[in-house]
Amino acid sequence: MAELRPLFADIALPVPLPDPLTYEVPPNLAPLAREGVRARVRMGKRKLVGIVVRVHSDRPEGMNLRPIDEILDVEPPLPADLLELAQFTAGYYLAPVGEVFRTMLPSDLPPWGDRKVWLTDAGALSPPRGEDEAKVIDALREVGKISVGELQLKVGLQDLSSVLASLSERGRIAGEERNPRSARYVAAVELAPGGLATHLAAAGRSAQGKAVIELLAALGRPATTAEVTAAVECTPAVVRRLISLGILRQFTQVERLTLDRHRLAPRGERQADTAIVLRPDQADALDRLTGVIERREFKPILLQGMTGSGKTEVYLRAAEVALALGRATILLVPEIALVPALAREAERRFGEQLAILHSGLGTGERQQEWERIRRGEARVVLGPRSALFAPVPDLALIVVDEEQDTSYKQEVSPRYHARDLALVRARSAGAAALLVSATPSLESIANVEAGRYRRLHLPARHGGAALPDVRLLDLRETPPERGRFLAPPLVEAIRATFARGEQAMLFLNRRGYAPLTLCRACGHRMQCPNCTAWLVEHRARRILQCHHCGHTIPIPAACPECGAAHSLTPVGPGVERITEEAVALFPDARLLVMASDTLTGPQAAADAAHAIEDRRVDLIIGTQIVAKGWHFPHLTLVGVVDADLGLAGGDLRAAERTVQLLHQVAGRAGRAAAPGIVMLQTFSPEHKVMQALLGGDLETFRDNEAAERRPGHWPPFGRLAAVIVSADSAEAADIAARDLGRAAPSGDGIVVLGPAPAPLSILRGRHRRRLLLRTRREVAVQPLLRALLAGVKVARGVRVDVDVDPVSFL
DNA sequence: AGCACGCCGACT
DNA sequence: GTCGGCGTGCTC
Repeated sequence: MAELRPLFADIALPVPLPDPLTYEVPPNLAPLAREGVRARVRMGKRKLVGIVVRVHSDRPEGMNLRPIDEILDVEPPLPADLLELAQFTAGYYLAPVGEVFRTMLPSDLPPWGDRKVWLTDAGALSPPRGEDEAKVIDALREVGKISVGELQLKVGLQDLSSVLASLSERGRIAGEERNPRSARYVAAVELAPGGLATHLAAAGRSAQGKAVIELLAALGRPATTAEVTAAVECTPAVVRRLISLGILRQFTQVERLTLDRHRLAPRGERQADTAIVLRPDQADALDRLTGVIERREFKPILLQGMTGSGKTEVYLRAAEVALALGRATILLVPEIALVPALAREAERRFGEQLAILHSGLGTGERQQEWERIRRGEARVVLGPRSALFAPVPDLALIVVDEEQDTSYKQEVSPRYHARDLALVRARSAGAAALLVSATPSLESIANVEAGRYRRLHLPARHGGAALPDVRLLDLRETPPERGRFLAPPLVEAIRATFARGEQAMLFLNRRGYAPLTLCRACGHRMQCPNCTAWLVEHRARRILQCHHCGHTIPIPAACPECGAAHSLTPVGPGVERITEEAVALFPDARLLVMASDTLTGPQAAADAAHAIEDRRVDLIIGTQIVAKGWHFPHLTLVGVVDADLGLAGGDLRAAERTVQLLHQVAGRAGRAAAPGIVMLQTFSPEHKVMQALLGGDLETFRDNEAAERRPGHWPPFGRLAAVIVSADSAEAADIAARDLGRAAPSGDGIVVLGPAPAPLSILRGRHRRRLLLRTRREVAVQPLLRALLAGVKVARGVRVDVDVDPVSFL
């Protein structure tokens, strides 16, 4: 029975406060106070809706607590594993819980309505089933309309929501949501009081009318007009006539009153794919996955196999297995641009059960998809990292495709890593976690070796196609012509490829025309006024632009420093400049540029992919985006314009990332019968990265990388956390950074690096300093960071950001 | 993030 | 005199 001790609730509110606020739970609301329910509270002068994250009885000291005004749910609207994930995320990444919820939810709270229910006058046909229903009906008769929360208080039932669901299903009660945005009204019809024989007689000679009456009598519940006309195969006119004859009555009900977790959506065309026969290794991988799903076993699996080895087929089949069990799958891809490629295939298999979440959706659409997911209607969710937070009710499987991709790390608060959180969610949901990659991260390999993950290999390449033949082009030996960037052997290879009627691709991970604009007269470099960065020329748009803050100026006619006219020269290539060169070299070739600024939105990406597949393109010129997940069956030559590019700057993972990226790019070539050639232009062919790519021995490369990182406890053998200080002035940044540095933790297994100016020492006009905390794996960094932040008071206008498990070191 | 308070300048 | 600029500080 009810506890007599005072009760408090910590509530996450949609404000950027670091912690939830504590409210008092009035005794009458105590039975409803559960983790995960929404609560209406006052904060300052505002009224807000928040989510209860903890219920307890330890009164915070020296604090005048305010009471919760109302609790809006009987059952938490978010699945339990997601609530747990929100709290974990906030704690692990030191982000405000409210902010985490904001990231998770499709819009500000409350995105779903505050339900009120009442009795319909249609109830006479369906007597209450059992005491609980009778209790609810009596209560409703007494009060008329009432919120679900208040109703719970009145009737005090353990399982109110299932009672409501059953009554709603039979049309005894109706409901509406106070928030019109998510209200879902459905026009329904039911038989008027009176015997079946009377109705049939009243229907006259209408055979279809009689069929409708018989259907509704058999159903024993109201139905929508659409449902009726579909079942009887008649037009709405038949239903309308029955209404006008008084045989049917029409009323409005809310489509679904409560979360209905077990309803399968039978709509939509689904075709299970039995045409493709799995190879033995694929079948084995699928078997093991199926076992893990069925046993609800938490054991992350790394699915490793080279490009074209059929990894996608395995995980799509695994999602089918989950679906057959009535359970859900989340498929994560690193980039929105990759969604359409997979969506086409996923739609074919999962039909209406597929939901796609991406930032291109409007707020309305987004909210609708989200609702569909929450109600268990869409059980396969596809999207980028934020799709990890899809509110699926019974999660069976999370797939993280291209798990090594750094796009899974969010670079603004909450700075979470979707791959890492996928494991956390899988554990609390009892779901299988599947990390998929041709070039796994060192982190995942280390986890396999430590026995934390299981590894499944797909050694074969589909259709037996050979791996591409990788060649290094030493730019010192065979330099391009002056002012050009493609070395003669590469140009020749492209010609030869065209001559065979095949496609070629040039890869350069740099947008725009030229990364630097230099004055030949005085040596002045065009720099961003807000950032420590050069302005990148975008010739087609006649601008210079900063890729960090977006600052844009027209290309000046004269040097702004010395005033010399026509002295500004572009230095270095971007894809635009490579395109110019390609047009000059291959005037008859049909070119397609793929970069994040030419492929705006998933539709453009899909169109581009089609054009390539249909051989309407001869030469693809692209940035990063071409490396990922595409299927280009006629592509046989890949030229990497600047293989050394990613190695400059040299952070911890520069070599690893470059190998992964270039290996991926290489994997685009030669998927079908024709073998592929990959040419890497480099100034340092002896570099370990080039040698690894040349020999194709990534395993040895990874072993060497690991050997370098292990002794110093660098990730994955230790932990990193970055503390980033930013301020309006260099002085303020220096002072704060120095104070933080002095207060930084010390101890066994803890190393503090810095403070030092960040590589991007000025960003958007703010001066930045970085501290790096490196600890042994067994050290929990969060308490250290919390203590550090609490111990140092920084001046106004100074921001301190924390990045746990940083991926970017800028 | 709101939203107030507060302390200064330009108006009826 | 007061209307309103946005700097500063707090919200259980």
